Amino acid sequence: MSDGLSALPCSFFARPVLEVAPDLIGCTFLFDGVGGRLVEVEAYRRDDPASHSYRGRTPRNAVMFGPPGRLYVYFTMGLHFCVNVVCQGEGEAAAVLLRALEPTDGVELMRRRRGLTELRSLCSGPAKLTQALDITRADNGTNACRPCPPSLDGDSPRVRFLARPEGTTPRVVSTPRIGISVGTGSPWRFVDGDSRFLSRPLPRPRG
DNA sequence: GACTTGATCCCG
DNA sequence: GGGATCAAGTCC
Repeated sequence: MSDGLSALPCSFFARPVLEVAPDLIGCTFLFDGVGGRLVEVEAYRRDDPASHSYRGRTPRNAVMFGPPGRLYVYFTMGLHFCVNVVCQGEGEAAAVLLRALEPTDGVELMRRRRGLTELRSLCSGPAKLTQALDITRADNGTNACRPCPPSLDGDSPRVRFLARPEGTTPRVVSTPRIGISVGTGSPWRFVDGDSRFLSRPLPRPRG
């Protein structure tokens, strides 16, 4: 469970996306109190042909061009949603795609929404994750980081990123990203190399 | 390999 | 404006 973990501040996301992405592994992501420990993410940048922001701002990707710490939710393949968190500075249009997490909070609700019981299948893919957490188009642009400064804390936000438990450091491994046809040479998928909750297992180490 | 829908592109 | 294209995926 996520009790006692501290919320990530906005400044966490206002850094180069290739630093934020691996740092998110092992952090907890909650939407309306439902979620778990992030085990797989991908980084996308504006100078990256695989990124939605590569060809400039459009109505669809506008949130990517906004300030860091907001959710960018997009609709894809006719029936799925995927969720990112915007990084770097406003206008830089970088984001981290949340691809998989280890369910820890609200597991029964996730099972009901997914129509499955097996823990490993609840959030082991970007569209599975949004279905389990009930993230949709309506949540595009939602602020996801702790209000800065903390004195501005108002209504409890629906979205929370929580820091890794103190003293824990996952074994982060980078691999090529999944499901893209360009930019395949950039190893900007980051996973917890010891997790059983990935969308795909790591390639077996060559020996 | 099929499915499903909407954003984007390119032509006009 | 309108039709063609194809998508950061999932399940059988």
